[in-house]
Amino acid sequence: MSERYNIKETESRWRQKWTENDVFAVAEDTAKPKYYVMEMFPYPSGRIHVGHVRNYTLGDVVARYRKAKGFNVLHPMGWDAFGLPAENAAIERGEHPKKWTHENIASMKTQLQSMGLSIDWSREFATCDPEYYAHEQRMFLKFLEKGIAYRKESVVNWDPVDNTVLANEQVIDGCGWRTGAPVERRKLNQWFLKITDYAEELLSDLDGLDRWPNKVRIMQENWIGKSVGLQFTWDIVGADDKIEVYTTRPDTLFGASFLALAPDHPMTQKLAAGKEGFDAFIAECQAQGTSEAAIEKAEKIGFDTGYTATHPLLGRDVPVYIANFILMDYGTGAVFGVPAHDQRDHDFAKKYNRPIPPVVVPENVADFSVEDAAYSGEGVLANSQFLNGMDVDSAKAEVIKRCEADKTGFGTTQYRLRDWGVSRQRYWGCPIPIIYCDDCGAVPVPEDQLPVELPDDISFEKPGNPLDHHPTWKNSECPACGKAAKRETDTFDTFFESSWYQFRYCDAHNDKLPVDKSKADYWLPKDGGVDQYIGGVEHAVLHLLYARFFTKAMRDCGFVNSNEPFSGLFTQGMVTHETFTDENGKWIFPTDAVKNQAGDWVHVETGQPVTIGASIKMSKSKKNVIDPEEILEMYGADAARLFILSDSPPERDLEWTESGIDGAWRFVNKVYTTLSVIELRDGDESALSDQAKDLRRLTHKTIKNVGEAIEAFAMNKAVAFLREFYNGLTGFKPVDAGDQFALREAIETFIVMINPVMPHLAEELWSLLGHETMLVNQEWPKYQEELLATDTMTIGVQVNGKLRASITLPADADQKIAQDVALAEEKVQRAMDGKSLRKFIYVPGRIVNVVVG
RNA sequence: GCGGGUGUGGCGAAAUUGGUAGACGCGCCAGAUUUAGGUUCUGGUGUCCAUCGGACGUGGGGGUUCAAGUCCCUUCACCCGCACCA
Repeated sequence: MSERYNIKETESRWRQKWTENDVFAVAEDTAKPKYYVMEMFPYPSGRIHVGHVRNYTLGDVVARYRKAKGFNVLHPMGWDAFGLPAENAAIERGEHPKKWTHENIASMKTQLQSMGLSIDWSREFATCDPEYYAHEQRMFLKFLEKGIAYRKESVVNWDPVDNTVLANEQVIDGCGWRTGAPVERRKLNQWFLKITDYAEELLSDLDGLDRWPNKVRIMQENWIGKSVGLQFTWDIVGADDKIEVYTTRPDTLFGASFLALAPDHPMTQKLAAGKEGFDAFIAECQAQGTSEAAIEKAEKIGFDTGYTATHPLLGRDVPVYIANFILMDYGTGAVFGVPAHDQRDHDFAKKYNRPIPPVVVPENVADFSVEDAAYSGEGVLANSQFLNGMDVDSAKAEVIKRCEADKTGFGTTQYRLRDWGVSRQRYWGCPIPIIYCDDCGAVPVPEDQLPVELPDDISFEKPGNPLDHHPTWKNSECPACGKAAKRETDTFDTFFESSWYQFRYCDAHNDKLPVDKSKADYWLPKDGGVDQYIGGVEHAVLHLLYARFFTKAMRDCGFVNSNEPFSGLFTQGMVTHETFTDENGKWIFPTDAVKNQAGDWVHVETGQPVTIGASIKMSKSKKNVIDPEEILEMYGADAARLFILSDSPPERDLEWTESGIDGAWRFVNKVYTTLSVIELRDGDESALSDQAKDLRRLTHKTIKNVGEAIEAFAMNKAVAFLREFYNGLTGFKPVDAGDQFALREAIETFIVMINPVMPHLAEELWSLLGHETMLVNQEWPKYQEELLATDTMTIGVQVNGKLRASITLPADADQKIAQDVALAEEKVQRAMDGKSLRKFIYVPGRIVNVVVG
């Protein structure tokens, strides 16, 4: 009589053994190939969510699999511990951000550990600890020395109620997300990192990231936004002024119909100030919303300055406008309008009655016209003097060449990428190690005074940055001249912390350096970063681009040798759940909806009908959330892991369902009750029956399939292969010693292979089989190629491409044998219907096609 | 608007990259054992007609091929990212 599987007792017992034996601790070991698996570290919000469970389960499968394959696996975990929620908790509940954060870390760590993850916890750190951020301050000062960091005045979103800068994402329809107050655009001195210096390298190195999702590489490519074109100078007629214009279409020069400047272009005031209607025009530009909808609908408006401009090659004048659709922070903030070949210019020209001369004409198009819409395709130059007859590319080159020859312009490259502003007017972040002196300016904090630690005694009673209000903290003296001076009270953007943490895991407790170079070289060698990084696609641009830049900046400052942080990246899909609404249309928790006896969904308390809605991303506001802690408590870690890996491919969305987790739980129990009672006798490999050979074939085929599936990140397929294997081996009825041999091999192989998915169950079964060693240290099985082959094979027979029968052939059957067997088949004869054989196609192991006619 | 992706049973999905479509699971149906059961076990389950058997079937239409979920052309629907970037 088999005992019921005691999940809770068994799982916690094995976790304890792993911890006692320190099985996941690693050190550099040049005798083994290394493998570095890491998931995006969590923000310590207090509780893990199902997305975390998916993320860390995926990473754990990879880590445990690679360990079994003989790699020296580094699988660390830490805490992305700076950020706004801690300050909000301080404001709302009066809790100190430090205390709040550390308490959250403690409870989340317990939750994560109950998942049975193979993590080397000795490398854990929290980015809010001075032991971590001290190194950021040192690196920042080095960046400053190298010219990678600099300070400049820039325009920021300023919330006048909270007295703080807002990120673009925190501005909703022009108002602060918390206060609802209209956001002001204010100029502030801010620290920047020169990511633009790395634009070309960040772009070209994307090619080497062949184990990244294409989608992410394309998103980064677009974000960097490289374009090649011409920057050239136009003269303002009747004024002693010039305007620099950038274009990617120098070929369309002769289609120029106007020049337009951004409203905030430096020349704008000079050319238009005081003219009638100008102030009203500027006011209208500013009144325009910045929301998506507003931009989409925004009409193109312009203000005619009354001036004209000319370029020597063009040989005629065009009017100069100020236009609302010109952006100051791209290119030079000025464009020449070619209505025939740019839709925006076309709209503008229509409104202000400017001519629309076509200069690029497609070949072999009869009724070509640019009256209704701009044409941006290929073609041949026309109405363009010396360019006539050229193709677009030649014309571009020719115009650039002539501008360079007469020194009115030059070919140049532009990027959309902007420098990274890292200053935040916040308390809960890494202090920027700078002292401002009236005489000496911004002076770096000297090495022996680092780290600049956050003060603990702060107050959130006043709005704004508590560091600013602190009575003493910011008072300091100038390191250069000794005069009284003020500290920088801004802190770093929290993306700073996550930009280099992969290095810190390699040497988490080094108090001298961010990371020891030799350790970094072992885990993150020059031409290979983290072997497998896993996280949500929402970080495709920001975090993943910052981390790439930071790695290169650290390299150039001599901290490390790496070029790229992550050589393999996997972006997982979201976890979704059905939504429920009551009869008033209000969201209700899934646990409040039950089926009544009639089979209809009703509210558990009121009995009123509830409506089931689409399965969408779990969110607190929609109440369609599942608490992982409850799941782990009720079903155990193995069932949760199994369910999350089953069915949905990891890159796609996963729908969380009750029946799904139930099914996984049943499988865990079934495997235990079945395998824990199987009695294995002595086996004998020398005499194998047909069924023993078949079982061995299944065993070895599964080793191959599961390994390939895990390496391809197809965890759903790996699970399917394991279940298929289980079905096969439990249906096996051993008769002789040969069968016993095959069965033992199958069962032991099965247990080793379920370890990455269900590690607790695997350990338990392994020890029940009498093994003294822990399964976690067990080697992954190797399959024998020769065992995969069969003596005979069954293949389909088509007649004229339609499947009519299937035949069994010897594995080495040649075409003649195949033809004889196929044509002898009655169904085949019937389908041939007396017609004569025209062609016989035999693809060994695959198919036979009889072509008649 | 630009860029990227996805369409396969009632549902989540497989398909060795051109070779027997639907592996594996969920759900459902039937039976057995327990009946305290939302347990466990066995069998079935693409659709339609049917007696053997047959017809149809991978969003729609067309094509290439002995052979198409897979390649080509065309079209529709949905999802994601960026967005007045010159």
